[in-house]
Amino acid sequence: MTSDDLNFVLKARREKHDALIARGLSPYAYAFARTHTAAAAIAALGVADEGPEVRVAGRIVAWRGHGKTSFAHLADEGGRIQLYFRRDELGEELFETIGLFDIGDVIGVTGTLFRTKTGEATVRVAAAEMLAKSLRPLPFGKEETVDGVVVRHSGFSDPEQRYRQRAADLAVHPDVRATFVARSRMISALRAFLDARGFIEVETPVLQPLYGGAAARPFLTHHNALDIPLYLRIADELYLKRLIVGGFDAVYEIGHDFRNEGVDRTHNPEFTMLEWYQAYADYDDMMTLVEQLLLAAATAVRAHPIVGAPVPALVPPFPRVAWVPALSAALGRDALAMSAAELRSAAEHAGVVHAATLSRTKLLDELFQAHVERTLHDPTFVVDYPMELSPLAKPKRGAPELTERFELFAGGRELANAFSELNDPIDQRRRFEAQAKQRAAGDEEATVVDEDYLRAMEFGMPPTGGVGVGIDRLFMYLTGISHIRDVILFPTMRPE
RNA sequence: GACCCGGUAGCUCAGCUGGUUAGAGCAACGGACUUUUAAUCCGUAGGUCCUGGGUUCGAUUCCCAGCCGGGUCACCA
Repeated sequence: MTSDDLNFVLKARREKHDALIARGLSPYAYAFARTHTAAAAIAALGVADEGPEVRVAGRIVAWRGHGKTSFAHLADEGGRIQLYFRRDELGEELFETIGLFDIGDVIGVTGTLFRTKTGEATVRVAAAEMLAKSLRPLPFGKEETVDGVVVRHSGFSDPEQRYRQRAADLAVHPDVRATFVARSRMISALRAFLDARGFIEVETPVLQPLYGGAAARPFLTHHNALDIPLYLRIADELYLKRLIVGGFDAVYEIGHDFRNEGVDRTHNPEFTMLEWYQAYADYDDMMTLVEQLLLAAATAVRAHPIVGAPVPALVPPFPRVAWVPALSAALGRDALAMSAAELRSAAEHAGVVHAATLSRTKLLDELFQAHVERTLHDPTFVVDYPMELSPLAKPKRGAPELTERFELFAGGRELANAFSELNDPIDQRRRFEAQAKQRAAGDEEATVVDEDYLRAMEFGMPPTGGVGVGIDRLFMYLTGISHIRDVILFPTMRPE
């Protein structure tokens, strides 16, 4: 941006920036040794009227000048504290310097704590220095506290600008920062939970020559030196199971998956997935583990209250609903015995779009979504999915047309997907080939035959339970936040 | 993808059935003010009315197209 483009607001700040330099002061400092955060300084005053000297730093968020004195509020990550500037305390020169301060500037101050006659803990500033001059005004609103509730006026509320300029959104909205702190604590709790049970965290490729482990359209890129296409992973699954073959008995990964699909309030093209695999365990073991993990996540979120709905009470064991009986009950007849034509007619009746073009497999899935999934509000395990929907899951003991698979639903959304992992390489090859056939028939989301994965499984893969948990959605469920963009720091946006 | 709504000052918004110079609050600038807290008071300045066409004597306003966004619904094992 050239100076010609600067409007009057930016110009005024640039002039103050230059004036600081003219006074021999740097607008951009290297460091500032704080003794207290704002919250710690307020705590240090306690109930007393006078307190110790403190050095605090942060962003000026409010300024009230009164001629030879000024009040301001300084905000840091965790709180805010009032500052009181007096000309007779600061001296002529320093008092003139603080006239060059603007709302939005990052400053550091030294002074003793006292309580004003309205009762607010305040720093009586003895020295102040500029740490970073703000050349562009942040969209601060004004705040007042009415009956203990903070009311904002003229704030920054345009959702588009808030997502596009997240730095500004975070800078002026402590509650948005608090949301992301809670998210971070939840993820830390998930790690602690798995670490405590002997899992090790691993990293597997994001760039993959074949994609698999889920049904989704991938992002495609190209490696120049190797001159090969590479896909951004849609799931971690197949690499993590290679590690089980390799002798790791319990592994997990937290990372981004990428799916080249629509953007809406529950879908972002890149999202955070937790997957874990445990040797010698089956899907029943995984259900127990998922219940415990959710409790740990809920406890962590509850410990960091944010603006949102209360964390739901989670009371294991969660109910279990069998896939086929649930769908059959909804349809009034045995779903698996129905012909494709009958399923199609039922799907059309249920309002499924493009029912005419869907495979039998897809029709079953659509009907289940339409009739069963959306009715599940409290955490519920849906168990024993049909074989044809689950190419990576072991057949169910005693019912080989089904698989030992479950999905966890809560709040009408899928939170987790898990199997007794298929470890029979001959069966796995058959399943891949069936998928390849569907793919050839036009199902873009059907998976491909992964020979390298089959080779790994042929070495011998122990029986294994595996789970994938959508982290964004889990956090949304626990906090009652309804838009995925509000739980992702930098959601995918169309460029400006 | 469908439908609905929106885009006006740095921010939040008003602007009537088309009419002369597009307004307010906050922020900014100048002034007054040594315990204020949405500080107050006086004054000043600040605009590609999203973009491009069209209708009209005249368009921020009406029409068409486009861009960007929000909401709802659908889709996304």
